[in-house]
Amino acid sequence: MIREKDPTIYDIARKLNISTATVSRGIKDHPSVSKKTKKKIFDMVDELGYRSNHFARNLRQQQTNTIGFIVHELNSNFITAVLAGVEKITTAAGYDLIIAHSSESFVKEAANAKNLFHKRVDGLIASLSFDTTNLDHFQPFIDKGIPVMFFDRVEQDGSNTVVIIDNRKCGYQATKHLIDQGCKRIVHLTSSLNRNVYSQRFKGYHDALFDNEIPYDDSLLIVKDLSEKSGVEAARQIMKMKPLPDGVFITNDFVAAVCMRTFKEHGVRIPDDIAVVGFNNDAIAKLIEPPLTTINYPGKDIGEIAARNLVNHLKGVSNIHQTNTIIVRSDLIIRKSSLKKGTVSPE
Amino acid sequence: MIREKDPTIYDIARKLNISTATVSRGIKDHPSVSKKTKKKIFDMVDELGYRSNHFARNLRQQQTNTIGFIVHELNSNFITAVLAGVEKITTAAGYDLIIAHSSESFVKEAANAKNLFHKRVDGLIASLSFDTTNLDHFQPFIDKGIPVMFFDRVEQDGSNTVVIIDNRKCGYQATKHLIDQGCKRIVHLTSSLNRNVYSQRFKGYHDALFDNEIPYDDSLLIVKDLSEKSGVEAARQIMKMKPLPDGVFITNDFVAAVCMRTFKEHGVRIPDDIAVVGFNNDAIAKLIEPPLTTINYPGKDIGEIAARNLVNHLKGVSNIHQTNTIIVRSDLIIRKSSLKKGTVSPE
DNA sequence: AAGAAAAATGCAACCGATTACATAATTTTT
DNA sequence: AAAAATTATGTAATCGGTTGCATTTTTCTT
Repeated sequence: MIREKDPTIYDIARKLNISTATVSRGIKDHPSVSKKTKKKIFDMVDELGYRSNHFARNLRQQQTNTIGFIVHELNSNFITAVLAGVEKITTAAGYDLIIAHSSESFVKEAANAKNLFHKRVDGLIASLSFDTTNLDHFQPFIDKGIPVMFFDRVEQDGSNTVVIIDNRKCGYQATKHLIDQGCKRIVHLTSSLNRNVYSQRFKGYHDALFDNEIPYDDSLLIVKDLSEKSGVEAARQIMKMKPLPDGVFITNDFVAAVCMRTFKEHGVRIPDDIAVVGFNNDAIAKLIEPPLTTINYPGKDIGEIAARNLVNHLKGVSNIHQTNTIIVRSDLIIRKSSLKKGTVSPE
Repeated sequence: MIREKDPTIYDIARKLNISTATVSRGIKDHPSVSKKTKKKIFDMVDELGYRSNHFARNLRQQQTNTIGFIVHELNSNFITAVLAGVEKITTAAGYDLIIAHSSESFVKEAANAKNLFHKRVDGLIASLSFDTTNLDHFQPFIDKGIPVMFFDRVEQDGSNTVVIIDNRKCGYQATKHLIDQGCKRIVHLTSSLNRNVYSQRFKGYHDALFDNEIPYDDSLLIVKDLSEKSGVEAARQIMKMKPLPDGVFITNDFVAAVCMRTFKEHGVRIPDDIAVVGFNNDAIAKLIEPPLTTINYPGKDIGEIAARNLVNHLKGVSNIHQTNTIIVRSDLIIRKSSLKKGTVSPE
């Protein structure tokens, strides 16, 4: 492939009979270049179709203007919402984004971290994979003073800045809501309790039961991965329980939807037989029948907040290390899937 | 922020008392470096924690190893699926991905293209925004011989490589299926017919009607944007039609789900009163009630194919310009939302 | 063992922008 | 009008790899 060589500041300098230093300054609107010269430079930029070479610049300035984004999956509404928020902020601030996903594998996550480290991202935004408990693969960043922001799935060891919601409170709210609806036997369907988000939600579930004098029953806790298959299995398992539970708090809207479908296929009525509460407030929640009560988890906000903090830190406007934990607002959205009594206010 | 200086090949060369040329060659496993020397180099790499500087390399080699990805939105299942496919291939091939979205704005799309051009991406994968008809903003890429791959929303002017499905055929299949179910008054709910995907689907709809001797009725064509609000409005509009249509072909699963919900709220039975066919096969299609008949549009495959072709072209394995149009397999998935008679085979 | 061939290494010029410091041109002050 | 202050421009080193070509070292031939 033959590409004509791109014009450089040397070409501009030669044509204008000035030095590259002046051209370089002129292009970035440095005050010590006269208006007249600047005009000549900009005209020549247009004439030659000059575009600056980011590599030369980055090489010289020793910074990449790139932010890394490491997540477990891309095919999740929540993650995509976060990504949209991050993209919005970083683009506006002039950073590129390199995206890597680990498919929930710790090994791939570590490889991604290594790769981004070698690519010298200026900062990192990450949500941990399923079974990541060890943060050693982020240590090189920390050692070099490269800021890392974790969101959603995090390890709260106090040394990193994290953007999260109050998962315990959400779990509590969801469970309390079911109790308020008269539920006595509430199943909690969730994923690995090693992961902070799930353990915290479980804690909220547990606390709500305790506060309302409902004994915790281990057999009502179901831990699965969050696939469609697992949803079906979990629903079957629930339907076999005797006596039948009267409420389920599920840690993910998609799985909740799968469960509800399975329940309905077997004649279990929602919410009359079993009330259901999900988590995330995905688009799906409003579209299934009955509409799903869920926790609103504002992904886009999370992304914007994480990115804004990171960018501000990089620009020196603020310091990330002063902030340890940022808790974003979240709330329970009540819809028909959980309303055993009373009415739901129209949206 | 104080960062210790990264070790370079100069450091390695000095410590080993050899030249940087040898170090450079050794690191990339060049055959003309002896095994013994390579070993020493790699040991030193580990010892010093050396990481190569992509900027120096790219500056010298005049290539960025970066691919641009321009889309209209990120909050779409389809687009995210494509992205996942693209990411998989490009990462494996050692390319970075820069993602930009236009929020369906032509102006932003042009700005994104310009930005990626300035960042010197080696190649581009793009799906056009809603109202883009003019491809001038991609001309700089073409002029420089930078390959551009379009997918889904494309302009087929014959000069660019596009990855698409046969939208006309899909529209035909969907409509034919409704006709086979006995539908006589079939509404088509879609988006701007200026956009290839929608005009082609419309054409398929039109052709299927024609082939089955159903006169085309302009009042049964509804053109809207693809928001929730539009879905509700469209559903209301349909319900007001007299006589009531008996089938709807909707160009998007999400909008189909919104319509179905609205229908059901007003006592319109699906499929008995109105049969519904969607488009895309989003996760949602299987979860709503009744499950939605739809066209399977394999986003991840599209992404993989587009990326693979681009990467192969960049590596010189193949030439993109030999291929003009790549049509990816797609098919009708029949579920209950459209079955007025007969049964659906279990999935 | 001397010469030829092959393998390994080194030299040094790039790639293109940035910037500390020096110098020149212009404007202001006295 | 000369000196001082200000503004504008230039010089040249630097960032860290890459690579064509030259040179040295090793291995192979006869």
